[in-house]
Amino acid sequence: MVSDKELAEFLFPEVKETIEDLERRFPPRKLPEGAEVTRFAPSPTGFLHTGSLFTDMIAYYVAKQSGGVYFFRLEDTDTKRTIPGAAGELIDQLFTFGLGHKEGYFVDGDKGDYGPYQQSKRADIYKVGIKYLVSIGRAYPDFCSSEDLEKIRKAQEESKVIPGYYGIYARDRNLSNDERVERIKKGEPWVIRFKSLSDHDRKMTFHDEIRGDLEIQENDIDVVIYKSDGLPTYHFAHVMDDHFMRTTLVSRGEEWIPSTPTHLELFSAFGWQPPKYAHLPVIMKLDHGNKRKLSKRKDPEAAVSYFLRQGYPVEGVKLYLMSIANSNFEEWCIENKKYILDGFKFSFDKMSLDGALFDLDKLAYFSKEAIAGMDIESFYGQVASYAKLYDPELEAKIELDPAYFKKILNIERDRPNPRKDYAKYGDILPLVAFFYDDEYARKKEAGLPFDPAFDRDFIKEFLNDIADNMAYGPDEATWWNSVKEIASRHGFATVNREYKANPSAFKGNMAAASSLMRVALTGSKDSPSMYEIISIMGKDRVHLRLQKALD
RNA sequence: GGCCCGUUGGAGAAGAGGCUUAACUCAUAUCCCUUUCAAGGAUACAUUCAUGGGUUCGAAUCCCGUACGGGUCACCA
Repeated sequence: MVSDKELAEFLFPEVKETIEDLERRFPPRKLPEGAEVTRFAPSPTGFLHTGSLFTDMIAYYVAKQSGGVYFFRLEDTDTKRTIPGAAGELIDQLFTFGLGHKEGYFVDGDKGDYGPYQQSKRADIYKVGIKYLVSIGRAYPDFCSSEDLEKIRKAQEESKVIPGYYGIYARDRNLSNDERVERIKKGEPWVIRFKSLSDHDRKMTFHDEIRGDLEIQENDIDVVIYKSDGLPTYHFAHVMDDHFMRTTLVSRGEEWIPSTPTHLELFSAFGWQPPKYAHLPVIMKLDHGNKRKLSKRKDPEAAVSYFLRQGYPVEGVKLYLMSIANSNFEEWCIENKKYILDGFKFSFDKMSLDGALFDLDKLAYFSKEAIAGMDIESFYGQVASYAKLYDPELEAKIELDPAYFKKILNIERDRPNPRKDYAKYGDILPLVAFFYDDEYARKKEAGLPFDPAFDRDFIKEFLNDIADNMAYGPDEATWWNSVKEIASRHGFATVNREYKANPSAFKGNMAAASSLMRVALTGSKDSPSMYEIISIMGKDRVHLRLQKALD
């Protein structure tokens, strides 16, 4: 008779380490009371998803706020789906969002004492756990092929019974160890399943940091914990890793709620204290009147790279995500008169339970606030690096004359209520293109939108007078007064009240007069403060544009 | 289909038996300010909290059913 212990030894003769050895190798972290150890643990199967960024941001802030640790673990046990290079990209994006880690996996090597932080490199560690579970009779080799499993599932479907590998359907659960050894010796492929002692008809409760106490049926399915490729499944890796990496709080998507009982049973089979769990709502999207998960295939905004490419400021995206996480965050921003994350106390119990609909309008709002809150140097820096990466046309304009561009960016920003017309860096160029002579020339060619109520000669005369005689400084009032004076000479009313009282006595009001100037200067009827535009463009360019507007 | 989670305006939500004629924010609309635009200021926008019943003097708030939405049932995470 082969004992469980002997079976374990037979299965994993190369494994010499024990659980106790691992406990010594990865001792509990020395952290102050209340400090949380959190982690971000993505799979390198594609680009960073907006929902993952959300989850990650919360893990990051929980650790930061509590004075704990936040680390990064690469969950690459699914070798078939792993995409080369994805991990590096993921990490780069995390860092550009200011959510970079100090401990964990890096492309050029791990940092930290609890590694390796890449699951595919932890096979030895997992085997220690698997061997232990086999040795105490809580795990066993299973010889079912995918066809066998399919047959079982079909039979279950026909008899309308819950599908899964459990109870009488767990075919190899009660094999004798002797038979197991024999079949393995014969070369039959096998996996290891966890032997669940739970009862499907019983309920268990566990506490969720967001949802409170959840009551769920126990899990009685014998899940696969060790795959035929020698790597563990998520369930097992989660338990081993978060135990030995000493994670105190696991934040993950709500899709994990149903498998939490399995994880808890695994923890208890080892006799370990499970971490706290926070199951986060998933970000949704409205599609033909139905909510659905943000999908990377259908929704561009599902990939974090979308925001980067569009030029949304990363702070704006984070602000928006935080407002979804804790809606009192907005009130906090308003109270503090600043839109920043630092200093806000995130809390799980302020979190709503169902998934928020992704709202681009609100993202734009927060992005405008984020941009308005930057000082000009960092704003300029952000725009410049955005241009470099994503917008060669913008980059060319910037390089033409960085100082000029910086002044343009700064229009009407140095004031209590700064201008907020950019939600993303991609919005900038179309709005400021007129500052550049080539773009202006293009507009001119297409025809400047002068008010047809005025004839050409009149406009020309007026503009010439303005060009030659207006004050080009030293302050806005002086300039404006001079403009008014000239306008008055040409029959415009300088006081709107007078114009309204007797419109036929005038050519128009100052709105009409300045519209002519604006069109000549910018090629468009709308623009920021004309005085600032003139100051930035400089006298020569302004003079030229006013004079040649009608040529 | 079983199980789990959820359901307050176009969106994010506050609300935890009487203080709610349902806060706040975004969006939208109108007005004000104004040399245009942006910004800013003001006002409007749920007679009602998915729905049906119940408990109660009193319910968005408690209980039950129904509907709807989402999630999950892999050698994927």
